Amino acid sequence: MLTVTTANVNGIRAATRKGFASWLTDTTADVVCLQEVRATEDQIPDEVLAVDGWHTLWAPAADKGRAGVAVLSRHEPTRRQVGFGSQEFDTSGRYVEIELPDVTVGSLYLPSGETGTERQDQKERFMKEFAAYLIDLKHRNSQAGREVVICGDWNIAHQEIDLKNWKTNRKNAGFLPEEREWLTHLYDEVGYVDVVRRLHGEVPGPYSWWSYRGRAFDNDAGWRIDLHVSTPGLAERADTAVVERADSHDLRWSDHAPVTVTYQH
Amino acid sequence: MLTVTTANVNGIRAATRKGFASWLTDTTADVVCLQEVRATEDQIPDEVLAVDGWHTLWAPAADKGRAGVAVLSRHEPTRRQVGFGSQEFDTSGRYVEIELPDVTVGSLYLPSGETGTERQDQKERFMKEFAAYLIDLKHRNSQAGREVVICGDWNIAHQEIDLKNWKTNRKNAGFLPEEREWLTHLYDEVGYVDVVRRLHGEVPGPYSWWSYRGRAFDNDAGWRIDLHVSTPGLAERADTAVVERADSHDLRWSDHAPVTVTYQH
DNA sequence: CTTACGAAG
DNA sequence: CTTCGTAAG
Repeated sequence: MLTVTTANVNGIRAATRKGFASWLTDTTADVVCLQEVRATEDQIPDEVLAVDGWHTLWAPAADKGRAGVAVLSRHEPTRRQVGFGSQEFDTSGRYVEIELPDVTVGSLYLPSGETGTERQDQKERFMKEFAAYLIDLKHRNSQAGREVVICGDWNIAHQEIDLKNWKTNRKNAGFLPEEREWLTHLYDEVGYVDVVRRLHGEVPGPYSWWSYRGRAFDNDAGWRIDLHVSTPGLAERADTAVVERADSHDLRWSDHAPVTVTYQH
Repeated sequence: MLTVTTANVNGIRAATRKGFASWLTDTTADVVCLQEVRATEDQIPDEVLAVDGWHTLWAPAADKGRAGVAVLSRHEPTRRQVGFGSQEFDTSGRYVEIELPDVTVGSLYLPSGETGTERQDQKERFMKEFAAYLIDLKHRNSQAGREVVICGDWNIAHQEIDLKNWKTNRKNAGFLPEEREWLTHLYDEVGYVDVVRRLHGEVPGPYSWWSYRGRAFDNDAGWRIDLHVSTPGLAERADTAVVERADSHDLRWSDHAPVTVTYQH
């Protein structure tokens, strides 16, 4: 059995001030993928940098205070990788990967983009390069008889059921037709599986991100953009998915909620 | 009787979040001089921008988020003035002045400086120009039979009794020999009076500013830099000076404390 | 609305 | 240590 959690912490220093460290102490997950760490190792609070019982791999962005991903694992990884072989993105704190004995786990923070800007162009360049990487990754692991799961903040809601206000967001970054089609391609043609959607059924939610603006959280005006994207063999083993929507504002340490999946065997 | 308070609010927006508005509601002062407002009128919370029963004069800096002074008066001023006729400093949010029937009140935020830098040069240029203004102001008002008081954050501690750690600050901006001599000149030669010092006696304090760094407030490692500098006739009428050191951290809305003087007649 | 950086105090 | 502006989300 393997339990994997993905959580965009939106600044691990702010999150730690608000209770992230005790969440980490309490979790029963075997692997935790983090995004938007927004700190270098020397800036990360000790209680989470060298957290007892975990092997950690941190990949900060070259650009201070931005992005940054990590993977924490109770078992020692057999391989560690920062980036995915991209000239442009490997120092941008957007991807790390570890190998465990029978599964490869990636932590992804896809650029959020902003419709009609240079940042949206960058997001699309990332999507193109990363899709090629995912195709190769699947082939390599398939030949080795291994499974793969890429967890993280994909910054794309796939279907109308993946965000509360889909009608008003059709022209906004995160729900653009080309972004949605990119995920469709990954699922239907490359053969990856959106694990939480499969477990939850084709009904709205479960959302994992609520903007800090307005009353998005209280109105549950959320988006499901924190995904577990796995190879079919691993997806078959998934039996539970939980989104830790902390209903008490006191328990919230990020604008995203942790998304946890348990894989049997 | 005239009660005048001077208070460096260190950002009126932050101060308002921390209780400045109720301090203003509760004060019995007739005139309140503010410094480091750090906001334009459209950014100032309504509850203090158009506070009931006060005539207000705001002078923001051209440079957003910096400096900014104001005078609030229960009586309608007979004249309002922004700046002191300085090409360099009149749009820097460092001086405003109002005339009441028998007294002129200025609110001053003197540049803080930083030893050995361009900002210290700027402070000294300000001091030079402002001293010339104060000499002229005194003459003009004296001829008109009027009194003058310039309240504000002068950013200079005059004597050793005006700051806790005078020994270690002899080479730091705010306690440099040339700055101290400038005040001495204003008092001994131009003829202005340091009202609070006169009332308090030649004993340490009362401090009105404690750095947010370290434990300055808890250790009372303060500076007396928020002054009432008046003409001798008005100084004669001063009978009480109070520094509102809010001992409960919950009541503190600035790193400076309000300094209030009551003038009789 | 919130994060982090940087300049200023 | 805190303010604010700024960029980013």
